[in-house]
Amino acid sequence: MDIPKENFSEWYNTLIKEAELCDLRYNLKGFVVIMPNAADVISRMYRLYEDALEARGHRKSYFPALISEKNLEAEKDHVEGFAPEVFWVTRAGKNELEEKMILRPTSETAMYPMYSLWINGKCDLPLKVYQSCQVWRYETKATRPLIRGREFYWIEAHNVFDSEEGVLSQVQEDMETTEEMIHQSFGVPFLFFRRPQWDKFAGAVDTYAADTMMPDGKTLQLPSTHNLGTNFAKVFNVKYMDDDGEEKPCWQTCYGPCISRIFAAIVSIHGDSRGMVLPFHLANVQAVVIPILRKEGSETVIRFVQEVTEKLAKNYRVVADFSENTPGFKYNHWELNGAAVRVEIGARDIESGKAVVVRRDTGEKESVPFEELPKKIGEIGKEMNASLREKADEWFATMLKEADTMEELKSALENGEGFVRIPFCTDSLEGEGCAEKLKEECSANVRGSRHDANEKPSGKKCIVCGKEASTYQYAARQY
RNA sequence: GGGGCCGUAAGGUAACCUGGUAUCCUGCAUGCUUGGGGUGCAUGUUAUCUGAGUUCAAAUCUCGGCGGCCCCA
Repeated sequence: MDIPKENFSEWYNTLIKEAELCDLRYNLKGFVVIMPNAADVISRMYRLYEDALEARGHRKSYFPALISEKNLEAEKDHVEGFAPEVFWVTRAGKNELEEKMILRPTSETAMYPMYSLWINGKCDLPLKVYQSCQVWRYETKATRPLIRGREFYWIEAHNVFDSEEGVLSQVQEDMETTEEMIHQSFGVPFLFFRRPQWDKFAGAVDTYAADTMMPDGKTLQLPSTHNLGTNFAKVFNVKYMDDDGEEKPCWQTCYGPCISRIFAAIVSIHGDSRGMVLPFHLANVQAVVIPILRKEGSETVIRFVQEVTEKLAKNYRVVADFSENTPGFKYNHWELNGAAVRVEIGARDIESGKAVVVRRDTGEKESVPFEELPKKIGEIGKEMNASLREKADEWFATMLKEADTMEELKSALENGEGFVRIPFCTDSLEGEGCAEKLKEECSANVRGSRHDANEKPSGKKCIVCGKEASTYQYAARQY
C-alpha cells in the first residue's frame, strides 16, 4: 500500500480499506461493516480470550440486548454516566411503547437483576459469568473504524463475591488475564492503571484499565476492570445469607475487553507500510504458496504446488494463489493481507528440492527443503510472535517519559507523544482541579497511577499546584 | 463542547469560482500478451449523497437533512 506509517491516520484508513477489514459505506455514523478478513481474526481472538476466561472459572451466557428503562435507572451514578449516550427503543410498529427500552451500552443492569434471583447463599458464590456481545453507545466524539464506534464487539465478565477480598483478588486476576492475552498472546504492550476517582466507570468504587499506545503516540484504553463494591448489589438486591444468619449485599466486579478495539491496536502496532502484520496464531493465512509459472511446464508446477499445499494444510491455514496475477502482484497482495509466511515454488525450486520461504515481518528469505517446510513454518511462526512482541515492547519503552515540572511535561509532549510520569498531589477532588488545569495547558489527560508497579514519589511537588506530591500519575493524549 | 473542510461510477479524481456535451487513473468483464517484486495492449462497464429553492437550464448558486474528514477544548 506504500503509505508510510508516520502518517498514522492516513495509513490506518488506507489499511482498513485496502486490506478489506471494514466497509465504511454503511452510511450510519459510527457504524461500520466488519468484513471477513477482520472478522475471522476477531473470531479467533474471541475464542482465545474466552478460553482464558473459562480457564479461570468464568462461564458463558447470553443476555438480551434490550433493557427496560426501569432497570437502567436503578443505579443513580450509573444512569447519570450512561444516559447521554444511550440508544432508546420507544416505538414498535405503530405503537408508542408504554415501557421504554434501551439498547445495552453495557450489561450491568441487564444481568444483575437476574443475579439477584440466582444468588441466595455463600454456596452460590463466587459467581463468574461472562458474555460475548455487541453493545451500543451514542458516541458524540469523532468516531473511527474499530477504534471508536457507536457499536462495538466485546466480552463483559461480571463477577460476584462474598467479600471485598474476593473483589480485590479478581482485579488482580483480570490484570493477569490482560497480560496473558493482550501482551503475551497478541504482542501488544500496555500499562495497567488505577484510574483517578473522577475518571472511574459510572457507579464503580474503582476503575482499573490497560492503556496501550498507538503509533501516533496517543494512548488507547484496552480492557478495563471495575471494583463495583456493593453499589450495584444494593440496588439490584444481589445478596447472600452470611454465617451469622444475616443477608448481606454481594461484592462485585466487571471486566470488559473490547475485542474489536484490541484488533485495531494489534493491526496498528504490528503493521507496516506494506500492510497488515499479525501474530502467527491470529493470521488468516499462515502460509501462502505462490506458484511461479512459465508457459512451459506449468502443469508440473501446479500439481506440485497442490501437493505441497495439501500437506501444509494438515497443520496450518494455507492457501495457494493460482490466480492469473503476476508473482510480484501476489507478493504485494498477501503482504497487505498479513499472510505470515510466503512459500514460492517454481520449476527451478522443484529441481533443486527447495522452496523459497519469506517471513512477513522481516522480509527474510531462505531456501528450505520441501520435506522440512511444515517444521520450518512452525518455527518461523514462533520466532515471529516473539519478535513482534519484543519490537513492540522496545518501541513502547521509548514512549515512557518523565517530567517534574510543567515545562518538562510540555516539552516531553511537544510532539504529542507518549506517557509522561508526573508527580501529582492526590486522587481526590482537589486533584481533579489539577488535572483540568493540566489538560488546559497541554491537552493531555491524567490516566492514573500504575497498578502493576508500586511507584511513590518522595519529596516531589505536584506538577500543577506545587503542593506535596502523594502519587505518580501518567499524562498522555488519548483517543 | 467550539471551529474548519468535504460529498461526482466499485475506489481515487477533473469540470464548480464564471450554470448549458461529465474528464482521467484504478477496478471489474472479455480476448491476446506477460510471469522469481504491483506485465502490456485492445474492447466493454458503471456516477453528480438527499430534499427544497433560484433559473429557460443546476454537478456547478442558496437553504435544510444525512454522511465523512481535520483542528482546538
